[in-house]
Amino acid sequence: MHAGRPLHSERRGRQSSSSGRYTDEVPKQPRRITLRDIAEETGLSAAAVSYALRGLQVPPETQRRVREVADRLGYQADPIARALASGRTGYVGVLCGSLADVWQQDIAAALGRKFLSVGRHTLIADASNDPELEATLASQLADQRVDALIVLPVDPAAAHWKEVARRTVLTSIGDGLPGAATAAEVVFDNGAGVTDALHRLVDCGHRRIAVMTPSRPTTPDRPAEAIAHQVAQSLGLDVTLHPSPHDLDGATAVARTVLSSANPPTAFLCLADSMAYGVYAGARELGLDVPDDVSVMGFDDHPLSRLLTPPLSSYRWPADLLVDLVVKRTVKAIDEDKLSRRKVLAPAAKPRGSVAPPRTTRR
Amino acid sequence: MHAGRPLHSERRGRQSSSSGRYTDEVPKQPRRITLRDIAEETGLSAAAVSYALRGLQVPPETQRRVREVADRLGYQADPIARALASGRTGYVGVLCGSLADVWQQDIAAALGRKFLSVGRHTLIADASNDPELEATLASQLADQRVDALIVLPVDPAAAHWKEVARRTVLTSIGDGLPGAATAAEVVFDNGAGVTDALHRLVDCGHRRIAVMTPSRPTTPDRPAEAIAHQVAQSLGLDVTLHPSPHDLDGATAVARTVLSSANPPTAFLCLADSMAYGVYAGARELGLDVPDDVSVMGFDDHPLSRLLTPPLSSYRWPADLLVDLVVKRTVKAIDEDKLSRRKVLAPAAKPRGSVAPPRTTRR
DNA sequence: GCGCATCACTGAAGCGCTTAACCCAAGAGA
DNA sequence: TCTCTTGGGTTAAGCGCTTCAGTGATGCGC
Repeated sequence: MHAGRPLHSERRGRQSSSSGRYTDEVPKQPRRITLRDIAEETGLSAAAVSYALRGLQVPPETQRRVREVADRLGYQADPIARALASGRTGYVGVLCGSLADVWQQDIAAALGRKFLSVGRHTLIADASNDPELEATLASQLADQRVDALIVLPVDPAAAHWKEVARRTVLTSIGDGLPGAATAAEVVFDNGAGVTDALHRLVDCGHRRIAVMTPSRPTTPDRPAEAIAHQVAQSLGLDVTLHPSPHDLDGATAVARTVLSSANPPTAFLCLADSMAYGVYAGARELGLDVPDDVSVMGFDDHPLSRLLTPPLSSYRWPADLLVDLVVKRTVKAIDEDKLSRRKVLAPAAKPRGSVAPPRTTRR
Repeated sequence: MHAGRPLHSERRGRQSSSSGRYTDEVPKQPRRITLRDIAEETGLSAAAVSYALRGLQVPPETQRRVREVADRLGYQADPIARALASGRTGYVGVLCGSLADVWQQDIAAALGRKFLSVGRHTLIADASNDPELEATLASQLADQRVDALIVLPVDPAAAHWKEVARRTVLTSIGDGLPGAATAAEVVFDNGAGVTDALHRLVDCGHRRIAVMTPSRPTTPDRPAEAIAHQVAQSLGLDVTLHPSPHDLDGATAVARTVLSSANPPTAFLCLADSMAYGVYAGARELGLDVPDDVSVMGFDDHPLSRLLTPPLSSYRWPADLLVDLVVKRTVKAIDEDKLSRRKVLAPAAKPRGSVAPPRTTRR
């Protein structure tokens, strides 16, 4: 490459006008405008241009001149080269526990929009509820040199988070990552939600309650599950935990199984609305009525949940606030190297028609 | 930088053992393993290692040796440096017309998974149904040096696609991009769907039909809308077009307005299920029954659509096939520079309970 | 036994940018 | 008047990889 086309010397030859090029080949890619082009045009050095464009080393007049030329030439800094030189890519990874979850889809989309508005692109990955895939993806994203990684963890207790936090700015949503040096954590007070939900169900007369959770049996120490157990104990309830995927078919299958078991629960508490949808579908398949035969409560309060018949009782997190906080704190960690304190969001109950007293005739 | 720390010469000094470093500062980032490290370890040149790791210039034994050392050292090629050197980033952009659309969310997620399985990361962007934002994002993604851009266009007729296609491999989903040299197009036969839908509604007795479309008034020449007009003409129908956002609140507002107009339609044909959800909500607000007071048909057949009461009539596209095709053809275009022919997908009607004859009492 | 093609690999240039270090002229302070 | 700054630059190194153009050793045909 160092002979065939004497790149620099050639370019040096004045303007970017179609000078002494092997002209008859049409350049499909119009050749990128580089710093050097602007440097030539303005008579400055490339470094000066680089500084000027970034507003450093502020000689206002020169800055204006450079910017003007840059605009005229349609200059766009090459993010790749910039990343290599500066060590920051401008990318933020978003690792979702399960993108089959409508709520996580919304959050991912909102994060994407918000980060874009501060000049950063997002790389979205989906762990599909699989802790191992999650580990792989996390390390893969870190290898991609993302400036930060936002994670909605499948397994918050996993060992690798510590390592990931060492490699990049790490922010968690939903659950905290104990032991890892996270830059920010915006976590849900799932405990409060679960407690409230179980009490409501109990007050309504339910005793046998199925809890659908995204967790694998290997992570029984997640806050939500642990608290479900505690509350169940203290109230003397018959609570069973059922790991479930977030997609409709998967959740429906779980619900179907649970509902057709020997002594089925009279109520479902789903740790994600997506799973509750599965309960609706499963119940319908079996000819059971919601809420008369089976009550359902969800978590996340996705907009579509209130569209169902009956509208789904759920718990809403302030999604806008959440996204705002996450982006703001993450950016702060990237730019100023400042970590933030953990922020806990409280759930707002949205009781709706999907909960009713259990039919006494049924058992 | 060229004085303080004589990078190369220092590294050259044998092993990567903690040689003569300013030791007492703990290296938080454990220093990346580079090609050079492997080169030293194996006694080869960096170039040789580069070739070996990529399976080029195949001396099987050396290759094994190199790979072994690489594994042991936990080498991971720096994608940024690779991108800068080779000119391909390994990123694929996905530009969605509107991520408020549940179906597009699913497609985006599926594309992400699929591309990941072939070693490429996706940058997802959301045009929020805004043609101008779409143009901005398209060019921004191209600037990011994505190897390819997958687009679910808001405005397929926009002029900038031609330019974008010149800059990167461009694939479109849904609508084709007339005039642009796309690498692949997987388009929907919306015409067939719309025609079929209108006929069904007519057969059912409907004459005043509202069509909800994602388009802005500025793009009246989209296939679907054009055909809606044609069919309406030929059947002598009273068809009105209503641009609508995909999010529930936005679509609900549109539906509410339409439904409370002087001479409301008896049926809605929505070019996306997400919009149909809005009709359900709007109708409910006004105390109207679906389907007795107003019939609704959707497009895309999102899984949740069959969960509604009544289940939404819709048209399904083979999403898996779609994603497969798009990824396969895009990768082919990137790697082998081969363009593919346009592929047209036919819709499969999924008639369900949301369509019924108009109530004759109402007018 | 000699020329020639392979093989296996090396050296160096280059991707387009950032950044540390240096440098010169002009204004300020003494 | 002379030194000290400071503003406004410049130079060059370097990011970690790819890739082109060699280059000695082999292997081979005849």
